[in-house]
Amino acid sequence: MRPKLFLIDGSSYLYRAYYAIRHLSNSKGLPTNAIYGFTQMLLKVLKDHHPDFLAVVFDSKAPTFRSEVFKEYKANRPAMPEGLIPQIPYIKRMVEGYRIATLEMEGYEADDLIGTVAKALETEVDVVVITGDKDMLQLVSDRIQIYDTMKEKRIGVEEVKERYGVSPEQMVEVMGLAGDAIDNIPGVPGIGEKTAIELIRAFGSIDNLLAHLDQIPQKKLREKLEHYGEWARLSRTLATIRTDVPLAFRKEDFRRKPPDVGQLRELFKELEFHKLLRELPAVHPNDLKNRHYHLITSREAFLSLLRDLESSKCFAIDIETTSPYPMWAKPVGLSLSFTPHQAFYLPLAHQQGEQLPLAWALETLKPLLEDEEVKKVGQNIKYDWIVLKHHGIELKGVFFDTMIASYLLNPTKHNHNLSEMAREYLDREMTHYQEVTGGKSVTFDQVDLERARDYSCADADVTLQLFNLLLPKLKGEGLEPLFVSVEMPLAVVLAKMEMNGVKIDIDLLNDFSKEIENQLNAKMEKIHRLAGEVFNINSSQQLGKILFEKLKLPVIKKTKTGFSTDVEVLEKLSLHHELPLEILGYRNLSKLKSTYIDALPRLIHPETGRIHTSYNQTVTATGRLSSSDPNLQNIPIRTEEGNRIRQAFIPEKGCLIASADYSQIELRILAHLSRDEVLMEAFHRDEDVHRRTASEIFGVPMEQVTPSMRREAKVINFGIIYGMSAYGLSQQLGTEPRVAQSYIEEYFKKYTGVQAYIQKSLEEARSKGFVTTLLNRRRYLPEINSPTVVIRQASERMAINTPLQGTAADIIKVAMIRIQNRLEELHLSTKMIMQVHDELVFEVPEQEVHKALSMIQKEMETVMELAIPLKVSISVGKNWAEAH
DNA sequence: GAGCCCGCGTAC
DNA sequence: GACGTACGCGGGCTCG
Repeated sequence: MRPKLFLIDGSSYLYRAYYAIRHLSNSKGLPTNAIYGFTQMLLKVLKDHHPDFLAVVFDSKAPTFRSEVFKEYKANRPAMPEGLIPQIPYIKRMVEGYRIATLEMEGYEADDLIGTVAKALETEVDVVVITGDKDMLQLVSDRIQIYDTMKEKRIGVEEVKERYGVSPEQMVEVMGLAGDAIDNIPGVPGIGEKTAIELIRAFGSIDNLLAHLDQIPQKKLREKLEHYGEWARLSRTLATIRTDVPLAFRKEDFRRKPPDVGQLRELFKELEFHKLLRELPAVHPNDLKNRHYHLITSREAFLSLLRDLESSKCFAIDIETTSPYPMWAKPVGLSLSFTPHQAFYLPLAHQQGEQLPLAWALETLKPLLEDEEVKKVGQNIKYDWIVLKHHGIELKGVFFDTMIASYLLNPTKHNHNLSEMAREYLDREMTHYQEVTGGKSVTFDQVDLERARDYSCADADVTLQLFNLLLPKLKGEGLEPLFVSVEMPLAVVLAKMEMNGVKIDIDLLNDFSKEIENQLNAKMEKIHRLAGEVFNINSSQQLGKILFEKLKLPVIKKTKTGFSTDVEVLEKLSLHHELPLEILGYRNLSKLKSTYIDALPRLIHPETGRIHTSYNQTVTATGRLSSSDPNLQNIPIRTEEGNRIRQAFIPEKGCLIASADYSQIELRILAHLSRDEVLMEAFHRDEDVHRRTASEIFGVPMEQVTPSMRREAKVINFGIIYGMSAYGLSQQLGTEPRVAQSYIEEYFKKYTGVQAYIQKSLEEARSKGFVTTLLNRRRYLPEINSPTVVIRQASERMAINTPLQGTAADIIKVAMIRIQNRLEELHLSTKMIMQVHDELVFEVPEQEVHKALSMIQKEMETVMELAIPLKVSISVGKNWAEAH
């Protein structure tokens, strides 16, 4: 038995389905009858015929070569019915969901593509062309049949001869004489199908007929043929299906693949095809039989895979390594997927089992991975980018990160890992890493090849399936521009920043550590003496017992688990006793030592001598970045000790540290979003904004604002950004809530634009259930209409703060992308090394300082055109402390 | 011993 | 209960 290739004339079936099915539409008013009919037809073909190979072929949208030969070709064909037009993209998505190959080529009709493929492959497979169009009969041969699904009959060579009395090849001759009204092929006027068949049976072809016109007895007929002979030849050309279209394809392109159930489920949900939806999980997502995961251990298999990846133009990639920290990770294996439910695992550095040599495999993969034209999809692709770059490959064509997509769709979700997403979107359970390695101390290179294949292939497979699902979702929510133009390019910028890292003066920290240790010991002794016993000062529980039970000091406030001993409490208690102040001093030093001074040196990379933090792009609710291992975004700045820690952040020899920060960015954004005239004026005049606020609410001229008035105004300005309440403000100011309330009232009297903006924001949040930033980043606030006051008010504060904080994040993210691009364009050696929300830190070669800094300042200030100017201040120094 | 929560403190 | 967004330390609890 030879394998079967089915070629479906999609364009012909669009119409047949549209006219055959009564009007149907979903609740949004989208007509769905053609989609439904098409789907049923497709399912019937799959069920009844089990094709080994399959493709759906569509007409070109552009005019075809036939119109060039004969401009009247198809001229009287009516325009596509309005109800059919919107259904076409859905039909294509549906075909894609079934993972069926589609063919379409500019300038050619479906018939020509079918003819070309059928003729080329008839030596290898039995071809069945599914169409309702009789033009196709000319293709019929011993190995090519036409099938009409509506009439359920197959047409072969015998059937053609029986019905028309001519061979399939002669069908074009008949059509040349008789013409075709539907396609507006003229033929010879006055000659219909019957006469044409008779003539071709007698003469064999148009050319032979025209050469022997003297043998035609009927005068009228002879005259017609004499007069319209060239029309017959032209008509034959138009009717002839091309079998030589320059189309690149291989038989394997059409191999039947398992359907993408997740994508189909989403599609059928939208179309409200409930019956099809119910029938869908004929292939259960957790059914192992539905998966095709392959181990690649031979060069032949690897090279063949490489060719498939190249022609796929888009694939998912996942790297298995020895460490969760990309700079410390060694590649162990790599999985790739370009078709749902199918993936390939390339073991490279497992301790056991046959595998390809790592260096050779990476070298061979390099051109593909560095090909900008081949799109790469990943889950947390920044990780893979760094691992690859660390091993000499610069991943290009970074196109889609499923983790980032999930984050943009809902940034408040706690986890955007594959397991969670597979469960939510694909109804699929994944094996956990720990189950595969069987314990923390086992690294992936110790996992046997089969287990590694199943685990890793699942990751690449699920990543690809999620990509197919999440991209339409992003588009639907209007998040695609933010994703494409900001978050995806930023992921690569962050990867570069992380790899740049920052140099640390380890000697300085070690000396500082010893110094602090001595001070801590002295303080500890004093504390134990004052307490009258030895206890663990770091334990707030033990400390609580000493302060409140033994020394009987007044309880100021309590926590869920006992006495509170935080700064506020200890400061109050210091009026009663000497001990609390000592505790505060001890805590201060102990915190610095454990969190920064002793932690930083442990993270220095042995190869680079630098610290490579991790910038997380999918953590915060507002769109900010976060930093971890170490967190470089909370290095102390206000105290003398903090300053000494920042002195340990140093540049490479011959370089300086530069810090560029946006001045008052959130208040400026408030001015932009609210268009408040007073606030805008303050920024246009480049005034001290806190001084201006003090002048407004205390009703004094700018020059009469005292330092304490300015300090209070600054607290109020911050309070506005945080969505303050009178109580919160009073706590911060140390005043009565009633006084704080009067300040707030005064503020809103002067800043009426801000007040109106806040009201508008809240109303929008209440009605839509979410708030947005300038670049359309979205945060859902499901509790904004809660009946519980506390919960509702908390949501209201988020509704006020998120657009401001989030827009600031949008702005600095775009600036980072622009600056990185410019640095590369200008071939500068300046490195972007840190981001601290409104500040960017650079390591700049001394001779580049002027050029780099003026570019950075310009890019940051002109990143977006707002209603107020953006202001950036830059300073340079021998370390991070000096650069402030 | 691993993993988690809590209280606390640092940043913007 | 009361001002937004994070990360990470040490203590101390629970679980196996």
